[in-house]
Amino acid sequence: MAEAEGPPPQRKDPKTANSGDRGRTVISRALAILGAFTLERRELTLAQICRLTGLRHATAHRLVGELTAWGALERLPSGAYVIGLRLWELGALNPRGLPLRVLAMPVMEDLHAATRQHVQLAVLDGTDALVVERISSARAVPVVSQVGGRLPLHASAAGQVLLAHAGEELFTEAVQRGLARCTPRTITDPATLRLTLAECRRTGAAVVHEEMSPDAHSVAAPVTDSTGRVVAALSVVCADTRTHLLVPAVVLAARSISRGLGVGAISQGTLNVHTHQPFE
Amino acid sequence: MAEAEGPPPQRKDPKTANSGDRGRTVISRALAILGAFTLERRELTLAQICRLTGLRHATAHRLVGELTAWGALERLPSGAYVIGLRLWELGALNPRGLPLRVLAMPVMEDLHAATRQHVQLAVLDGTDALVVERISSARAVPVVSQVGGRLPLHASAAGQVLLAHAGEELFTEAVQRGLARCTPRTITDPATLRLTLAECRRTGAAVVHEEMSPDAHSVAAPVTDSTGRVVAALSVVCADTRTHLLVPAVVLAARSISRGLGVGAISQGTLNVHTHQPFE
DNA sequence: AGGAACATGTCCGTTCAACGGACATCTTAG
DNA sequence: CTAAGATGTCCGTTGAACGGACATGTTCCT
Repeated sequence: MAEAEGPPPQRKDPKTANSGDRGRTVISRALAILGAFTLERRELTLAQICRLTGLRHATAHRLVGELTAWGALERLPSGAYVIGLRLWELGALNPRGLPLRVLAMPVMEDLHAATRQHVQLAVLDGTDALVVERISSARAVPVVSQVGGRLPLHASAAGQVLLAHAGEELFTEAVQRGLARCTPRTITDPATLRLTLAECRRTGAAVVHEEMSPDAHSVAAPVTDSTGRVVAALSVVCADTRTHLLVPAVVLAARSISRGLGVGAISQGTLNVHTHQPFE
Repeated sequence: MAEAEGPPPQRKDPKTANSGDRGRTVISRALAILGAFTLERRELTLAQICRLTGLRHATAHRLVGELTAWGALERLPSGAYVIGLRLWELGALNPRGLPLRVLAMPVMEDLHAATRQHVQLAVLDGTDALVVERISSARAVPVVSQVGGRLPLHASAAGQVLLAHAGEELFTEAVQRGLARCTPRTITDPATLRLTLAECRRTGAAVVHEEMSPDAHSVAAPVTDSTGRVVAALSVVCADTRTHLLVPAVVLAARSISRGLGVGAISQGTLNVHTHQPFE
């Protein structure tokens, strides 16, 4: 270790310097950089990236440079970084992203025209519902969600639909993560939630009153592919407590999208992915 | 080089084995894998990825596994890979992707309602126009482009608008790449193109007749941010030769979006990125 | 103005993660 | 049944990645 004459350069002990970093791959670090960007943190400086990922300046600098050169990141005049257009382009290739959206959009427009309320399309990702598309009107309730945003599975109508038609293991996983209380009316008891999901399966729709945010009432229905598997949930959010009146319209629209998926340009099984289960 | 006793394990000479691979980084390989996915190739098997990227099985296998574990790729039941939902989510953070889209969407809807024709929003990316959003009607001309797709700068109305308001260096770069002839009416002469672009700047709109595909006529107008920089092009495509009648409507709509960008939630300079220029 | 604190960018020697050849297994085709 | 191809796994070698150190630029306080 070049211990020629005493400790002239006085290197820090490598063991303490990189305590938990051993074994991490370059890719995991690069992905950690990308993962540092969220809806709340769309722009990050190099220093912020270092803090969020725990990487050293030099390392982050090099990786960020490579990512930027390729177009995965872009640099603002201010010097901060944002996700690059190249990644947007790539993301558009995901079958549950854009292709699903293209099929659903006309129907969502019709539903929006008929109800004049927020219309959302969400898919299952991990233990959240991911909003893939939404049409909102200035006239409707201000609502927190947005495209690319996430909804809790237990406290949103779309989430309940997705959870109701997923396997038992997702239910237990969701319960283990904790049924966070969003409002006084949020279902935080696993047994009650299970009953609610059963009711959702029986009726073919979920109706939720102020379980996620006050003054927001929503209805959701499942969208299925040609094999009958639930691939998405269509929901309407409004301020009216008589949301149950919208059930037929939402179910109708969801089935209309499902019919499109059956004959659609999307190949068999494309929407039916093994999420996050690489090998073994 | 372990030349102990003859050639028992008979390794191939490393120099011939990896001829041009020296110096490539892990990240460049991982990005090459992601880059192998295109609109035409949305699903790839491991073997296809190897062929497209030139990587060895073992390497590609490991990298793909890591990307899949993180969610950058997903695995279909068939065993093929597609771009993962996690990348879609990340891509949605790009300021010229979703945020621009959110502001533009209502106006595009209005323009679509008024014209009943395809409405497109495109941004500049490299030497192409990238379609960020579109609203199409079954009644309108069948048209090749799609969200996430690309249009040539010289042969589309949206492309001409973007090229007209970009720097001189982009013009020369586009000319060097070659003005590909799409139809008999495509402008392939640099001098003619320059005149067309000047006219586009003067009138504030581009009108294109069958320069990209037969029977497709289009009009485009620039969308600017608060600093006056052109960040996108709004276009209408139809089958009618009297497209010039739509010029006022398109210009109006484009200016309406521009006004939204001025006051919008998008921070100053966010849309004004240094594309693909990492450092120095 | 001085200088402390912080961010960004660059250099370079050490070392461990990545590479790729080889082999194993499984499926498909003839 | 063999051949061809795809996928998955193992392991020794080595060069790419790491991170400490330094240089420079910027901001903000005293």
